Amino acid sequence: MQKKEKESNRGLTVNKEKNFSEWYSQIIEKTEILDTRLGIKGFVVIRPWGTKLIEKMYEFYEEELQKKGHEPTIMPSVIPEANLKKESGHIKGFTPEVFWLEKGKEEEKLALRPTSETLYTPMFKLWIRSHRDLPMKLYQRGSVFRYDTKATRPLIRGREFYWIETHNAFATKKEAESQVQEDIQTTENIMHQKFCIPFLPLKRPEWDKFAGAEYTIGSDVLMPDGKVIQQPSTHLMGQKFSKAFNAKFKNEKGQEKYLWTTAYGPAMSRILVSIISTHGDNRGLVLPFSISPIQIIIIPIFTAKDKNKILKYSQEIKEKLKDLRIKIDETEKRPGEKYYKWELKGVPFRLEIGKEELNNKELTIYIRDTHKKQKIKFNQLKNIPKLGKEFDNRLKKNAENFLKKNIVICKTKEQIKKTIKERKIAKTNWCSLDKNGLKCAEYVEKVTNAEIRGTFVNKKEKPTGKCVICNKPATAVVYIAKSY
RNA sequence: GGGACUGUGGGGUAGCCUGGUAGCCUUUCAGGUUUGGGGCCUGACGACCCCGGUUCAAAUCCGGGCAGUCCCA
Repeated sequence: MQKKEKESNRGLTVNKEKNFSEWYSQIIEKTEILDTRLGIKGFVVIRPWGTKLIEKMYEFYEEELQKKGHEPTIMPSVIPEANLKKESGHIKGFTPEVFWLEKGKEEEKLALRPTSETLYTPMFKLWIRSHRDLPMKLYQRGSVFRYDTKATRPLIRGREFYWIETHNAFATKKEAESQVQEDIQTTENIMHQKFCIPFLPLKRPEWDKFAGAEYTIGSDVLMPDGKVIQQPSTHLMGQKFSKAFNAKFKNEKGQEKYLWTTAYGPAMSRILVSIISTHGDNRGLVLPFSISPIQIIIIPIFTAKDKNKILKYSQEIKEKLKDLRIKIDETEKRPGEKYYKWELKGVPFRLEIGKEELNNKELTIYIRDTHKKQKIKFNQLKNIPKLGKEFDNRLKKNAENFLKKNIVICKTKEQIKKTIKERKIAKTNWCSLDKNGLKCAEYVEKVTNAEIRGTFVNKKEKPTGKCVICNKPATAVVYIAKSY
């Protein structure tokens, strides 16, 4: 009885499957990723454990982007009102979400940037004069501010989020479109392959695209409660911004042409939500080996008598694995307490080093995701990176299976209702993704609270028969889900 | 956008209805003992979300603000 009470104050006290919302609230605080007590609506304090994770994620993304020819920049955090208002679709979409900075009357009003098209495009105009300057692929890491609805959730829906935004300019539509494809591949390479988060790349319906874009492709990730969360999205801006800012270049024939631009925005703070939610269990976080701030935690187990010997052996092991992120927990706590702590924090591997291990020149490894312990010989330590890969592969496989088994092909309205009610994604034939389909979408939204998320890109999913809602001939196969 | 509920040491809570001494568990700190899954003993620090009102007296009642949770559009 007493033990139970103690546990309730330290570890997680709710079941992830039964009460995901509460589980999420507990895990972000108890693992010391976040502190929400500063109490500014929509804003959070990210603690060292969370910051190191986010830094690691940035590293993966930036390395990948630079490999693909994107160059880093740093832009101001503010946008003059005049810039923000240049592109009509853009301003219409973003105005309600802007935080305005009011200064003296004589100075121009400034917006805290909600996104930076209207900073990059005027610079493209200055930097790009000829087709020889193209393509120009830039990015910045930083935060943006959006005055989001009153229902904010830490990291899921906040008013400041931490991301990378790429902004790219091309000579032709074709090149711009292939950039959009490259962005989807970047999401695949990093979010899916490195962070073990599978996604559905979906082209959004006309009525749900980025404000100012020709089209938007989002990455929908399924959360444990059956809602999807939008992860990196990429946008073909076409020539909308370049026309608004009069950003032109001279082509090979000496003609003046408007730039074709695209943008891509992976948000680390949001992807972290998926990492926490997808991999975590009822003991706490389970972090992919690739990004865990500590990949291996060593727990020395000793008595006063053999303390020095055990610590020395632990040091030896640490030295052997020094290329990995490894730490010895030498604090004055009992081993059991340390187990709970590091499991909560999601560290992939724990090495238990005691008398027994010392005498046999071995060690006990505990694997966070499977909860299994096994022995490893000291001279087999070099296998640990391989175990790390296998670890991540398991996380990936589990997440892929979860996504797969939660997509249900629906042939009737009733099936859609049922599927959404069962917290799954419905896949169905659909009349139209332009204005003509909006009515059906509104109907679905009304009866299920779910949205038309779009059509799968790069995989020809042929519609057959009729739209399940209006009975007109189907032109697309769409995915329907509730969303965050 | 509309509604309901909530806010007490770092965390979890009791007390609030019926106004008057803020109790408990845990964490933290000091010391001792212990160390293979949250051990034990002694001692210490630490709180009524903010502003206003009612009252001799407010954690408690009333109003407003801020913040959070949940439900509905």
